Amino acid sequence: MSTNTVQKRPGGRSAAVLNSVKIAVEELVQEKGRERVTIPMVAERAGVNPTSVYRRWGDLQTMINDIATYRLDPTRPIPETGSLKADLTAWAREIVAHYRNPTNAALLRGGAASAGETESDCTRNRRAEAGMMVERYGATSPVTPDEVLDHLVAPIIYRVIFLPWTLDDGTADSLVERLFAGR
Amino acid sequence: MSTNTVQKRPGGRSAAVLNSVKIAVEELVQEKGRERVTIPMVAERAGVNPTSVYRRWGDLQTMINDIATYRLDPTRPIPETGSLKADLTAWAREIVAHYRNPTNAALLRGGAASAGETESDCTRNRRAEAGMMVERYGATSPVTPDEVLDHLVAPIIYRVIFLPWTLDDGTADSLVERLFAGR
DNA sequence: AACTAAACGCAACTCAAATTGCGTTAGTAT
DNA sequence: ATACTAACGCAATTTGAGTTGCGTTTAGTT
Repeated sequence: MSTNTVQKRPGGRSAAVLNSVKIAVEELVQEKGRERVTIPMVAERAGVNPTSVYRRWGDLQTMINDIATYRLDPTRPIPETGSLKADLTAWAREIVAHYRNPTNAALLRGGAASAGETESDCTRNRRAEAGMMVERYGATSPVTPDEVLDHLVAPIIYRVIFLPWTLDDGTADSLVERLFAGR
Repeated sequence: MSTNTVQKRPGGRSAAVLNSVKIAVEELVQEKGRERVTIPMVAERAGVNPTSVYRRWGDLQTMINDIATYRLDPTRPIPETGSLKADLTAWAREIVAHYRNPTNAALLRGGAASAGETESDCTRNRRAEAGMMVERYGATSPVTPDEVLDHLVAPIIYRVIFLPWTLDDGTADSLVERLFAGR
């Protein structure tokens, strides 16, 4: 007997459907905004029957959240340059670059609407990553993880949601600079 | 002839409908989140016919935005204590207090979903208010309006949306403290 | 007190989203 | 190679949001 049999069948057609739906969702969210996207619309763009989407995800909210999870891989390597300031700069640049992609920004805005009750994946992951970097430098660190969230992550996310056109190449650097000012 | 006749008839039934709809919207947005609120739902809660809501506002987006406008009056007085730090502290406390009301927080989250294209009222008003306070102290001000947005407004809004349970009485004060640290 | 018109309520209707039953396809196991 | 079954496609149906026509109510006017 082989290892325990899984419920899902990964390869083949199922995977193809998943992939084409994923692409369709990303395109449509970027084009129209999460608000104006419907499941039949996604199905048509993906060349898939709406029924398949309903069966697999149930509703639009679940589907989009699920698909958004595939982005900004939580297992990606965290910058490790030897200096906390340089680590945070590289890390912040990654986040800014990620959210300058209009699709990712639209998905974030959509996620904001349904946040508040439980801690979102996005927030939890950023907090954990910040904690890892700060703790490398022990009690000598000039900044705390909470300060990183308040003064590095929060300004970036705020701009992504409300002022996306103010996000430029220098945003990450100047925020880090200000974070370390007077320390 | 009397003074120019207005189109709308203020008192009486119309006002009663407006008021009960307003309450219903605030309750429902708080309970279910802006996403899951529909006009028939609001009408039923308000004890009003859905047709009336459709006729008056047209669609859900317009209705909720209109009702949200009644909150955090943009003509309210801005703190003026004689010290920029004290002004910003009082101002930040107001914002925190406002968004610790779950209804206001839910409306903000809902607004985030449809932001990004054009500058929202919320952002524009905060930016203008910050500018007014900073400019009172001229070129000698230790902080710029942009810094106020990045390190005072952004952390508050970020917490309201994603980490509302971390908003406590000390949040505003400690953020201002950090903003002025080393200046 | 009678008149006017804006706003409301009611009921019928439209249309797209969502659901369901059933036959078919295709990946996996023996 | 054959059997098994999860996932898909198709078509019919149901559900509910949004619209429209029309009669009724009521605040404001004369």
